[in-house]
Amino acid sequence: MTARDTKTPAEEAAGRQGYHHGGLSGALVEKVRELVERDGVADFSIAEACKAIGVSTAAPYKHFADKHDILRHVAQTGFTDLTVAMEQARDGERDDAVRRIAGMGKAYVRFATGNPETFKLMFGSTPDLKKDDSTRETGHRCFDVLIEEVARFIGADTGAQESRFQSVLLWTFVHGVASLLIDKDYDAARIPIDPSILIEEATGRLLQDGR
Amino acid sequence: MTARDTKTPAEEAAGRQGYHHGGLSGALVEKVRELVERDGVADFSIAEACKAIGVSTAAPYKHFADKHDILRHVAQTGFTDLTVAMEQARDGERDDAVRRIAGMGKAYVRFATGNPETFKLMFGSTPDLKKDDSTRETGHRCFDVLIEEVARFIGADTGAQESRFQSVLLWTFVHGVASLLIDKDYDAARIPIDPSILIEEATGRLLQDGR
DNA sequence: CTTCAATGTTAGCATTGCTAACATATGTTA
DNA sequence: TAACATATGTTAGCAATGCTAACATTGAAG
Repeated sequence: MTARDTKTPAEEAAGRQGYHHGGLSGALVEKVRELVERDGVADFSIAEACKAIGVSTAAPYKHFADKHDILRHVAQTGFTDLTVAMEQARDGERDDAVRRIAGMGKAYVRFATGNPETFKLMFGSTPDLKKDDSTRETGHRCFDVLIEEVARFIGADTGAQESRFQSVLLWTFVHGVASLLIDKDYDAARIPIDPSILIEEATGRLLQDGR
Repeated sequence: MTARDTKTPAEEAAGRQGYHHGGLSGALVEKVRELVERDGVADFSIAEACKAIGVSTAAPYKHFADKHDILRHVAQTGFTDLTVAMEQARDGERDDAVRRIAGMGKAYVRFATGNPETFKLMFGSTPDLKKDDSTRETGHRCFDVLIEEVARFIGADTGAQESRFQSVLLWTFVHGVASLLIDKDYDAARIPIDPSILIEEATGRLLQDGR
């Protein structure tokens, strides 16, 4: 009836005031991304995220359907971050076209190594994620940033199909670099790997036959 | 004292005769690989594997330290399978050196798409797996099959470092193809992707500057 | 002010990974 | 063959997790 003078255990832990959290859904996505990066997408628990935020473990289900649904939103934030990073790389280098494209590749890899678990989430084969139209479109826009640049490079006369094919070649390579770095698989090569050199070299070789 | 005339529930389920299973460790690795491919490495449970085999959920811990330990053995079987597949591809094509190398790449990708979850396990960043010497060496041998072939191609006069670098370029690309196919990410390109053409094209372009 | 939808809570269920304590089989040795 | 040690299985149970059901609190709209 009257104002509560006791806090729930959950509020106690978080130092929160009212019964309602307020921006729980946003705070949850943020905290989950943090925990996913710390523990890996396989080992993190939404229970821990709840404890950290200071709400009960049942609270998330008022905002998200299930665990995968939360992760989908985390992936979304990742895609927008990655797109921004690639656009910045494109706008940073304005002289040499090949270097510009290589720079975008480096930005892609830099994002991957800087946010490995989020990256895995974004490009992993979680079925929910692949089916979600919104998430898929965000991924498409990300790829388009590269496409546009490659199309500009190989010339307007060349068909759109051709520039898409070139872009796929480049993307494939850069994605390979990202994956092998994240998973620490380059050890098998037993030589020191400099991602930048790898990308520059491959960009040159893959593009040269394309125009 | 005397011979048991009743079966344990576990034996009942499996139609097994004696109290001991016999080759449990082998059967477990086999069944786990099967379940991992069916449910994904994240969602499979060793409990289900136990039920399928017909032993209690505690039995595996007489043979393996924990869940990761079982998965490590699954990854091992994957590496030997992959190595065999690549060697067969190498021995199949004996005329054109570039086509032979491309063929090994295709074998790599074919294994990946045919055993996607095992592949993820093998190249994923599970720390236990990376630390295990035995598993690491199996991975090295796998890469060496490619190295040898590239070294043969670019000539004995060229340094070993150089041929390793070339191999890394090729491996990176092929691994990118495998990853993007497995995770169904090529949709973002919105053109039909033929992995074979992708690999042939990239092998040619990546190798041509190398000799 | 009342009502009601939104957003929290507690309680509890099924599953899972793993451990502890105990049971049974196997094979070596006296 | 008898006895023992070891390997390999079992049952019981703990703690954590994802999720649901039923209930409580709040803020906003009528």
